[in-house]
Amino acid sequence: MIRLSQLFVRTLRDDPADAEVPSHRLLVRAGYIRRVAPGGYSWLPLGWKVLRNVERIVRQEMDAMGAQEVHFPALLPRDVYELTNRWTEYGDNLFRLVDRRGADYLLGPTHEEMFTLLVKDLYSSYKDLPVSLYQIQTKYRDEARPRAGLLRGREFLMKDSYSFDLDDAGLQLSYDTHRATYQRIFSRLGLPYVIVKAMSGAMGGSMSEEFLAPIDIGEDTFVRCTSCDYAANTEAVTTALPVISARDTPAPKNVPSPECPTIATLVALFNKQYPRADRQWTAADTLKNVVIMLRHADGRNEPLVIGVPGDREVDMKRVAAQVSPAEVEPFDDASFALHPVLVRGYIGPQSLGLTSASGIRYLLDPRVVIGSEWVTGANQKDVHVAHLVHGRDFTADGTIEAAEILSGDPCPLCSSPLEIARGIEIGHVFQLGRKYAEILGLSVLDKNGKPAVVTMGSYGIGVSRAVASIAEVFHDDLGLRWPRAVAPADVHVVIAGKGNDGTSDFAESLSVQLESSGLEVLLDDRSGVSPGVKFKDAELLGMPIIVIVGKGLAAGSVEVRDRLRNTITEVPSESVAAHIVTLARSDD
RNA sequence: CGGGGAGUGGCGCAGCUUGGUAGCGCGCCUGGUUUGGGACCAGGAGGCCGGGGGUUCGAGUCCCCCCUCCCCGACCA
Repeated sequence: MIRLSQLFVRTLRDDPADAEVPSHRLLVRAGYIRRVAPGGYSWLPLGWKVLRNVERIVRQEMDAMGAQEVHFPALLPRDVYELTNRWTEYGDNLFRLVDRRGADYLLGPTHEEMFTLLVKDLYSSYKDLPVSLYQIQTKYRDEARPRAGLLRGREFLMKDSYSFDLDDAGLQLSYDTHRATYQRIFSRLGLPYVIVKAMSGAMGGSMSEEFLAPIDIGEDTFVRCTSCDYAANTEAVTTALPVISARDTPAPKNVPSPECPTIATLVALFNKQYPRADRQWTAADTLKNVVIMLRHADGRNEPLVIGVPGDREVDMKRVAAQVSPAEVEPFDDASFALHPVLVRGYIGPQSLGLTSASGIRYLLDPRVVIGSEWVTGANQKDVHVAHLVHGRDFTADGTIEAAEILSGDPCPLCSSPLEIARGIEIGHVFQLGRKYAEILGLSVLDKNGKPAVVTMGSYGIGVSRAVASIAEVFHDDLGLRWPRAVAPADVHVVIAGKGNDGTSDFAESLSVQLESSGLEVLLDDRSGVSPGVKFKDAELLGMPIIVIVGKGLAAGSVEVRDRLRNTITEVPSESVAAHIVTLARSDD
């Protein structure tokens, strides 16, 4: 039993000034957490209980799927991360420190190397596989901008696990098992989620999916279909190809277009100087060619021209995800000077392509389908060209998902409109493949006695972030309202009478009775605190059931409030214990 | 790194324009009155006013430099 008279907590009447999002505001105000540094929070007794509850559920389900828990230091030596080049690759986000002898250390942002090397240390036969290991660990990332309290911290609690398999089929099975386990975990936590296709990004690997809690203040943008169950984050959305009707397109025609470096000026000029018979020209008739500089991992720079329909912007985040691990840099004046074939504002596809004279790589957004007709640059200043047909008058070196995704775009699976939403990434499952095993030399002997490189999966759940996410989903104007699975207590009993009127004795014995039925009770036994204060605190603290023992007791009734369903019931005092137990169990 | 906002008791804020011994609400302590929606009265404790330098007889307030925090963007296994 937790007695509020003894509990180390202080609720705040006002919102903390530095908190914006509800979870941050309420967790601080209700005395669950305190900020000690940007992106670093102390956990007070109530908050710590919630965190431990989330952790317990994660641990139970990980154990149930057969994964085994281990624990690594957060403080790691540099050399391990040097092997995979992440000491440099991880960049400024890595917390680095130096010991008294001048040796470099880091605070682990993620532990692929450690897990891989641990398995390499102990296992050497295919008979040992598959195996899945996990840990629940404090992770450190020197985020450029920590924000929203627990949602993006520089120190946070994360469950990360890794699967080790002999072959692709095994990896797929481990992946599917993890995925199913995550679904169970988030269901038990009460967290709504959407599983979206994701890019595997700089980590390499193939299959990758994120679990997003659909919440407006989330940092991740994703799309989902309004009709089928397709969902993907914006980097990974694939485009439904437009269907074009075959028609007789006139031969390409150059059109003078002075002072028309933008799509808007171009469309205006065409409608004035070169009007169509059937309709107005629009931005969608134009092909916009954007040039960027790719910086490859080996330091080499390569210009890349990307063509998208003129009515859309190029989404640089999507481009960056497609070209990773190469990095995207702006194409500056010096670059234009080096490549005179690229005329700023008048770039066109005819002189582009690896096999062309320029040798400049040219990629098209998939919306620019074979047979489509475009107005675009003619590669000379003040000239554009009309009636240019993809496949007839120009070709590209390939496609790239580059154009921005707009609400209402067709679903790639069923063509229904897509909607754009925001979410918090609460989990990530993904097939790492053999990258780390190869670099770190993790192989086992197969049936034929030949070494086989192990294939890995990597799976994460942000445990402290999950606490904040639950608070985001489960709160109202009055305060928090925890699902029972993670609440610090099942029942909040308020003594709302004078105490010497029997309310105190009744509440005490009721609490004992509830505890003996297996419920955890938070008892507000503070004396000299007015009922109004106790009610406000009970609502702010957010236990799923609030029981008020007050003026009704004289008439033989106790008030039971279901915080989640928002109902109030007067229950006869002699049956109230049973009523509460039933109510609490109904959530299970 | 760019843009915007802000640093004054534990929390929320005023004071700065126009320099003159730091104030309000909440919280905390003592005594009393209260007790179903953040009660009331009386008395208290608690503040290098983010830091450094300068101007001035005198700086929370004016000038210069620096630091930190929050929000948006860039960045982000």
